[in-house]
Amino acid sequence: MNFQPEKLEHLLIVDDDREIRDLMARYFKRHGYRVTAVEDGREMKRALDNWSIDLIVLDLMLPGEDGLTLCRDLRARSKIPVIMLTAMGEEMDRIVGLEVGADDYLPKPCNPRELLARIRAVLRRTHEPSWLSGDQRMTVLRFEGWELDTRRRELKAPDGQIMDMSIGELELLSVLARNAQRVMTRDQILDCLKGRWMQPFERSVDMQISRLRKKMEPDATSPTMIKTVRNGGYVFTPSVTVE
Amino acid sequence: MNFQPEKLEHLLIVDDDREIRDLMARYFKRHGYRVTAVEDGREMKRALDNWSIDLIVLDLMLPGEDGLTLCRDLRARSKIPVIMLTAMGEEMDRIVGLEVGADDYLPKPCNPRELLARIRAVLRRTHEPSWLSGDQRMTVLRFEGWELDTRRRELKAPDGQIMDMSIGELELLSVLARNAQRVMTRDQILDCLKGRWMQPFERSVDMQISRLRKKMEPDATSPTMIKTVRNGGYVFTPSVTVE
DNA sequence: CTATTCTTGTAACTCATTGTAACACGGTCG
DNA sequence: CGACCGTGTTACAATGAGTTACAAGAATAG
Repeated sequence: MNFQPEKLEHLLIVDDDREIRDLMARYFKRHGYRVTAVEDGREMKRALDNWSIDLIVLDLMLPGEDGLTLCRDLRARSKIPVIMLTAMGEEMDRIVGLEVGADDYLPKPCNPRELLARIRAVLRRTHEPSWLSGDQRMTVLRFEGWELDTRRRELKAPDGQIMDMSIGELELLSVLARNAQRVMTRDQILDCLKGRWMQPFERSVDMQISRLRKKMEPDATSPTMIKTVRNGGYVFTPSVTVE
Repeated sequence: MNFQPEKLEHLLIVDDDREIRDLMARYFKRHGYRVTAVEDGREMKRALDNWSIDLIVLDLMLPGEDGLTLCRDLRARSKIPVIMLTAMGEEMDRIVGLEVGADDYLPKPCNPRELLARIRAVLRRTHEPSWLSGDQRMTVLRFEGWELDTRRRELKAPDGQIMDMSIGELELLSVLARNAQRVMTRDQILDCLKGRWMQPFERSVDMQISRLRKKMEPDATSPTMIKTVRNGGYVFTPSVTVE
């Protein structure tokens, strides 16, 4: 449900080829989008801090940090949809691209019209309130008095105490929080953590869940926030989650 | 009507080539999905009427009604995500496919692994957190002082105590409460629980009912809320039910 | 560069849930 | 009154989940 006033969707293009960048920017502007075009990962990050971006078109080959890495990092802390472009038409790259969390993939050179169609398809599915896709806001997740700062990697308890967490616990909690109220299978959880976490087999999720609960749930026998669904997976059920 | 999150995601494959169909079905089943495979549009519609489908893999070339038309019709009345497959590698077809409302497109023959990755990607962005779009009303059921929160999976007794319940008991109670004052056969109950519960044979309902009553009915010999109808099934008869 | 500590995958064990069978109870119909 | 049928209940086994323990690997300190 979207209560926002009509607004232009803001695309961020990341590509080192200036010509292509400008071409795409003009094309999408003509089709009613707000567009920002930058040339590398550093500028991308700056843009994300300054704007509320709705979708990123990301070239795989970039000077400095490469597209795959950028995409993975991005996915770790926000749900902003990403469409990857690459000159290498290898099948493996496509798969890796998708597994790293991209929402779609296109080989270069690509027809702007097709890219536009895919952008629309992705946006149609992605439309979510800005507090999810928002840059700054996504780094801090709040629920029932808890505060998870994914950038500083800190978890603050309701009593203000800052807890010591391992990367794994933190990532898992962030995935759960981002999918609150939804039953997630172990498989889905692993899927979300792919790249941020070695991906072994399903029982390690149980383990990590157990470790998380030990830190967060006062009464281990009846968890309040992280519930188990037999044969299903886990649900994160804080009373309120926002921002 | 079903408002609860599905445990297994249910894929519907529509392809006229029996071999491919079976191959895909097996592959996805192995990866934890529930799969139904049919060969044309007619069967597809029947399947949609009988099951709660989460995603459709749709071949463009079909006997009878063609994939594009089916997809457009589908999109007109539901949001079920669709991934289109086609043997013709024409670029135009890809674009048309996306414009017609498909969520993704893949040329045939396609690598099952890639298809799986795309299915996951689409499902990931399709399943929005249910508290955003979902019907808030149905999540908390109230009756005679009891409160059943299906989302948080908790049952609160009239005295305010939160009871410890297994998922099975909870699901059963939720089905009963949603059909209050109506006699439900064991068959119907099992039907409602399909997918959310192992679906064995009818006596397990009796068992679960018994376990439920033990928790909810103060006097086991004369149940107040869950009544038995001989040769009929069970009725849930709270004095007042509010959603 | 090595030692120590922290993290996390894996296995083994325990506990909880639930399907299934067996039996008990009670009403119904001949 | 007695055999039968449907339901309630007890008991048990199978499966899944929680947890403890440990070892391998990564990170950190010295």
